Amino acid sequence: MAPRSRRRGAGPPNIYDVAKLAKVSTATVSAVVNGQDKVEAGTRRRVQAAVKKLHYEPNLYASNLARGRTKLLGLIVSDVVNPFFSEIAQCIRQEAQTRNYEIALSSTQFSRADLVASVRRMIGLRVAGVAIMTTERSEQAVHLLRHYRLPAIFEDVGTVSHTISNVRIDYEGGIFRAVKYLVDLGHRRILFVRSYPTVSSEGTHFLSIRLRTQAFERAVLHFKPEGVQAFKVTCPGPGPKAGFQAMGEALSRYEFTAAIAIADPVALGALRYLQQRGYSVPRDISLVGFDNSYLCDYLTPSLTSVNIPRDKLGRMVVEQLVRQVEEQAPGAALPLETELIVRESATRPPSKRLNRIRTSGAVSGKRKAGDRSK
Amino acid sequence: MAPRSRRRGAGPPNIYDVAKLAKVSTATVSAVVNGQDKVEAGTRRRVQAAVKKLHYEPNLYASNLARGRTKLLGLIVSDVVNPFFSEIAQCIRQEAQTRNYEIALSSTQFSRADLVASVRRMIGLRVAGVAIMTTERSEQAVHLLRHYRLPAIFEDVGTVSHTISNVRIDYEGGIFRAVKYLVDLGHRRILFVRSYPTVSSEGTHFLSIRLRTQAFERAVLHFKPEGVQAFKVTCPGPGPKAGFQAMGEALSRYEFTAAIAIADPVALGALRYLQQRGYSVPRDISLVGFDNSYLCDYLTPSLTSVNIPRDKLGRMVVEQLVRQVEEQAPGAALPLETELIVRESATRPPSKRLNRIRTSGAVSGKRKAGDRSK
DNA sequence: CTGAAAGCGCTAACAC
DNA sequence: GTGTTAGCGCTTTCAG
Repeated sequence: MAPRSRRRGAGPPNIYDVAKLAKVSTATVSAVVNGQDKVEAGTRRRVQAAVKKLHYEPNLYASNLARGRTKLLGLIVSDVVNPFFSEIAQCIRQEAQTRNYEIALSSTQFSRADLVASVRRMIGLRVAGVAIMTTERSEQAVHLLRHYRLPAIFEDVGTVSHTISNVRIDYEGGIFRAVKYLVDLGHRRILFVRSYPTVSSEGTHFLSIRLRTQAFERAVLHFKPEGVQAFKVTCPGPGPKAGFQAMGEALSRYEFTAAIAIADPVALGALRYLQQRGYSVPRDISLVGFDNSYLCDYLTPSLTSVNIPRDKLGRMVVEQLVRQVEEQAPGAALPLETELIVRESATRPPSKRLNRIRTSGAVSGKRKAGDRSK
Repeated sequence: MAPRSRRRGAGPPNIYDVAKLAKVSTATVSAVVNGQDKVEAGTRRRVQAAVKKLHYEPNLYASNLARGRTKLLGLIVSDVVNPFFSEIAQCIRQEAQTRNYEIALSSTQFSRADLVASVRRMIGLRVAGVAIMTTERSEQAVHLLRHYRLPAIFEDVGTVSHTISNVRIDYEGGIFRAVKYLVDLGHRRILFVRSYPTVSSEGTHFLSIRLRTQAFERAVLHFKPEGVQAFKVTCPGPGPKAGFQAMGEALSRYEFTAAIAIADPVALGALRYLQQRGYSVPRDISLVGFDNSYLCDYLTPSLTSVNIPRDKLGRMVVEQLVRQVEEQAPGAALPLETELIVRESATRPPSKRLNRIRTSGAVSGKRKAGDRSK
């Protein structure tokens, strides 16, 4: 069969066009394009000239198909708009880049069905490995991964196997330190603001939420001797809106002097509710967030929050994944510590009863700027 | 040549494996997998069973290569972590999904080199069309697109051609309304807080920034008869940090009663600076943002901001791109209106001279805020 | 309705 | 060094 050349008059130029123009074989073009050094300088220059002249861009599908393997890592997160996830994605991408891997990103909107679909897509993409940093989880997804023996790494899922790792974020320690910090300041009535990303499913499948909640409960138990009491509210939605509503509900039901939010966006909403109702944070109520997102520094008051070191997480995830891919390293459990970042939003509790403050709280007009309360 | 079957013992199952198991040809498998209806129910069931049994996932590279065209739209933004861009990406993705297109997302970190690289990648991916929603721009990228006759749509770039569209966001109107709003409230000394995403390049290539700045200048000119004076500060960086610094600089240099920030994250930083220094917003200084990001509602005071309707933008972009792809529609200029969303952060200027307020400003307790400077 | 087979554009042995 | 060529896994006419 004569070396096909094509040029049906349309379509982007292919490797044959370049080869013909440079008067070399496609193998040589391929070698040049892929930066191999076994090509003579003169030949190389000719090829490069042809590439430039034709504006040749290799067809990635053909290339990946022929290669039979990819330098691609899949990354699945719950919501790219959420800063927590987008910051993680950013860190992982960066780390992958230094190791010469590309990242295929997929977002699930907290849906388990989307998680499975995303895993499918990653398999279709023949990724070398996949990191699943989602709040929701799915047995089916794990099953698929296992069947394909695809190196994978989860956030918070308990199962470590030969091909599956997971990073264990120390929620327990972080929450404990937050509670301890509040208790040490003198707080005894502490609220936990929890929120599920979706209305359905009762949150059973949102492991990190369950873990954080349990951690809170355990911490409270630990401080029971000092007379600590705990309250909890839950609202659907992952963001500020949920936090806003949740705080509204909490104020109408409980009396507390401090609150811990399960995530910073939730804290943001809670803070807004408090300030809008005329409460001063932290004077009337102390507030602690979780995740230490970039927002914390720029709120007033700046938000005390539990930090999850994203850069370290990114490094760990990519490193471990690459080890699994390239050295057939078995799955492992990777601990990741957390720490409390103290800012302005928590202080000692007010001496007066909260109730008093609440009922006489919302004084000043809501008009413009509902603060300056009390 | 005998129909190859493979099974070298490893690797994911391919279409031959499925065909063999289902005792049909690969053509039939392909038809079933792609949801074509010209397959008999019984055959189909057999195929589906085989697919399930083998956990068959089609190799997307092979499929795209064979197909010769993709249902893929490229989307290039400047920074996925920035809510403005991630919200746009979200809207575009959603819209694309309803039209049965996938989105390949790429982020440039405001770098022109990365922009060109991203366009290259999109071409390598053989996307059907590409939307370039970046702050920076690059002639070289435009050149490539034009050479490939690749349907494209830019944000804010002036050149409309046969294959290239652009959406024209009405910065002019938005800024004008913001300025007018402040002027009507009684402000006469207005600051514009601008920030470039990178230190280099003097911002020449950040069109939307230039457009917004020019719009501000023109609005001020329009209100010159009423005695309006304008000031400008610029800081490097796209986010709150830049806004924070910029406001610091502005306060040390100018006297003003209101400020317009070029983007909400910048406004956030500026707001924080003001509040940390003891200024009350809007009592002492009014502040207006730009983009109307989700944050605006949750800040205290909530932030008055110019809205760019993201959902509409997403719809327009995808619709136009699909028209260019499927009907060879020529490029077009798509106008997108903006509107001022009034919230709490702007009000009438204080009657006293600003200077006086500043020096005696930090009254209320800052307790554990390490500021109170000046 | 189903099967056979010719590519899609590129890579990687293997020869020269 | 460079060229030849057999696939990579799938889609898609075209026969039957």
